[in-house]
Amino acid sequence: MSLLLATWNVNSLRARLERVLEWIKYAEPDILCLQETKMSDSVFPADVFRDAGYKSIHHGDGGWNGVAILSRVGLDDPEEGMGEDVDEMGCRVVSASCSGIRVVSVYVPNGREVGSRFYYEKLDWMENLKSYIAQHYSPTSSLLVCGDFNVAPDDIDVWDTQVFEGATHVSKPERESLNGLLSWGLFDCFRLRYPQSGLYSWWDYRGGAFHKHQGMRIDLILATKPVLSRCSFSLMDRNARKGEKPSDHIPVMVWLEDVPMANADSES
DNA sequence: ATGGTTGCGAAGCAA
Repeated sequence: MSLLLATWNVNSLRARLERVLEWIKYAEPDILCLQETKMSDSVFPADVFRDAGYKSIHHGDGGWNGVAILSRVGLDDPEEGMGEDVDEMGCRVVSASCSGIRVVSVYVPNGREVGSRFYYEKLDWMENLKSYIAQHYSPTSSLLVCGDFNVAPDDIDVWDTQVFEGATHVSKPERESLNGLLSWGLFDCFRLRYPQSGLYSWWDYRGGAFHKHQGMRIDLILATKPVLSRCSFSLMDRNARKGEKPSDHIPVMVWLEDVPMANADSES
């Protein structure tokens, strides 16, 4: 039995609940990380997800963020935030152990404009995430850090680099911060299987950006080597961006086999 | 043409 994990910024779970339930029904993920639920814990529809077969942990205060993990393969040792001494800037991190894998669902701050207070807070936040991961986990453990990173790792993750000249999501410091996380021992599961450009996880609602293929790949599933070696397939589900009331992000998915793949050593 | 879209919440801000 392989495991299917997905991560999805739903841009308000209240507005998106029907789409999320529909997606769960046809995609049948074993583990689903959510970001931007925009709700407080008290109204999180844990009972609805329970009826669909999922345990859940939600971390939200009703503000603009809010993160969750759903799992039908166990959900143990939940933890909210990055420890008491770290300012989360809302509710942006939640973790749990699912079927032997530690899963961290993250929503990195947007940063707004390069040079703004929010931009520097974003960079600080990313450094805090790196410290949190490094202090709590090992590159040799089974760990997945997934969510909306609000950083396009490379130029091929952006539809037009000219348009984003001097903008957030592509600036050198943001990319270097993300690279710090990778060099600690995390791997971008999707990118390692698809080297081509034009594959995005987010499109602006405005101006028909989705249909013009004007997007960015900012939603990532990062895995330590032991998990990466089990990854047989990865996908970003463009169908989720179509139809009535879509989120501006789509789910990113990985399939994990029970045992390492035969060619795991060739991955890096 | 200094715009556009969505969500939240009831005007304007954040993404």
